[in-house]
Amino acid sequence: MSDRVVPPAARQRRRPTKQGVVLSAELIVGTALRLIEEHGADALSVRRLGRALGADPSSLYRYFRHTDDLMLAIADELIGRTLRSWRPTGDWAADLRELGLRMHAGALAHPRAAMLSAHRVTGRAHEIQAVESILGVLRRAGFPDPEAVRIYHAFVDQALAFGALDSAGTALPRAAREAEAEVWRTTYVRLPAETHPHIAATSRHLVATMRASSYPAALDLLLTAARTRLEELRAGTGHPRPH
Amino acid sequence: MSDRVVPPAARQRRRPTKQGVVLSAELIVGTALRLIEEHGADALSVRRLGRALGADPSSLYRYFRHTDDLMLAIADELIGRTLRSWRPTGDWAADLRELGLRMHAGALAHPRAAMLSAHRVTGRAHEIQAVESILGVLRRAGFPDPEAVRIYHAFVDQALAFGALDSAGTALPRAAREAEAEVWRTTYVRLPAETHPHIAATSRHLVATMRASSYPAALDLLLTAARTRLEELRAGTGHPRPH
DNA sequence: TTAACAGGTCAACGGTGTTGTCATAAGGTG
DNA sequence: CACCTTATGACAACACCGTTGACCTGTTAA
Repeated sequence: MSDRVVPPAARQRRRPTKQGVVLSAELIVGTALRLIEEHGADALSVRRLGRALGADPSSLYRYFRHTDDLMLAIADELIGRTLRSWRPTGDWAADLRELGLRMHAGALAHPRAAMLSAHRVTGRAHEIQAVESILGVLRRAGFPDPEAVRIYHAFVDQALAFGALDSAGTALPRAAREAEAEVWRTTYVRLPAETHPHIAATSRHLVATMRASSYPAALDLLLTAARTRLEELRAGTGHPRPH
Repeated sequence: MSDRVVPPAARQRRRPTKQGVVLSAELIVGTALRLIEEHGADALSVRRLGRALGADPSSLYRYFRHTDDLMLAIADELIGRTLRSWRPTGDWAADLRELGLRMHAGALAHPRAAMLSAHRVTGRAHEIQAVESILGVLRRAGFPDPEAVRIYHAFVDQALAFGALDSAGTALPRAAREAEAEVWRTTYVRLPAETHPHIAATSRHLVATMRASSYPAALDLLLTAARTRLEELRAGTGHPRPH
């Protein structure tokens, strides 16, 4: 079972399955995404996917070496969709902020897929394009290469990580989410100031902000830090000011 | 199978398994952690855990309703360990940095548990203690309450999100991780400067830093931004400088 | 001493990813 | 149009997974 998978370019004989479907990598990825969105991440299995496609599960191994391969394809498709809707303006901070928010929103729109694919390096077309774009924004802004790479890394991972985290939150069953809100309202708000002075002092703010994602705040912090660094560099020292 | 699990306090008849082991929730959690550490996250399954304990897999269902239950117990143990080893010094930035790194390290040491528990609010003792501590550090540093809460939120979520993200990476099977490294080495490094100038210009740095987690960098960016904000506040304006 | 029952065991169910083998229809060739 | 090659779909099997209903037995309290 060595060379089961044939590169897409070389495919020629489009034979339909028993149920009359003509398979393709695109169709498989699309169906997988639909399956994830409609029935949750747990609904994605080779066997279920085969059933949804009207094909024997083992047929999929003609298109993807293993499940992991399929996951990477799904991830890349998501990156592509996000990137396609992004229009950089030339203001590096604003552009990165916009892209970060879009990535985050994209993850929230496809929670299960985001959780499954957030941590993978796909090396596929869309991902490469994203890397090139982000690095371009940073280098044009004036960051020297090592700095640009470091910020690029932190930026991308932060977007992916928060996307996955917040996705996990929204993917929770209704009951579990309400239970969490309840915990905040009852447990935290009622802690006495004697034993937990800081929670008691800020409980109003804690409850107010607990619902929302902290990604925008975290993103702005990251961009603020980057801006600070850039100003230091422009000031000519090249070294962070002491503190 | 409704009331299989008996609360630990009520347990009385400690009957040894066929192989002579006396089970307990603590022993099970401990063995699970050992299993994860020694043989990777994939090695943790009810059946394998049973084998490692010298007990029938189904015995574990006398202590945990399902695998998720077990994971939460493991996570709780991890929070406890992380907090227990943290000694704040009074330097707010250094203390938060240290705590963030510890949380991240704890997650990496037990990837499966970290991924499962990152997005849950437990309201348990250890979690409450952590919230109180972090808020205390920020308020003593001089952040006004709304600001303290915002930074607290970003800090905690970032630590959890990166913990889960990087955990997912290390939880990958060996082969998949090597495949990722290979992708960087082959695909990215070889992109021609004509089509991908920014990647080509920085490929050396990209490859050098791709292995490591970007969490420390992201954490430092967050702390830098917080420090900047604090200085603005001390300068008396209370408003961020324009840019 | 004995009776109750906590808790360990067994066997089974339905699910999973994956692969070795086979069958067949599509496509190029003459 | 008929033939041959072979790409590709289908089938059956393997080893694993979490979970549960039924059973059995040693421990413990009375």
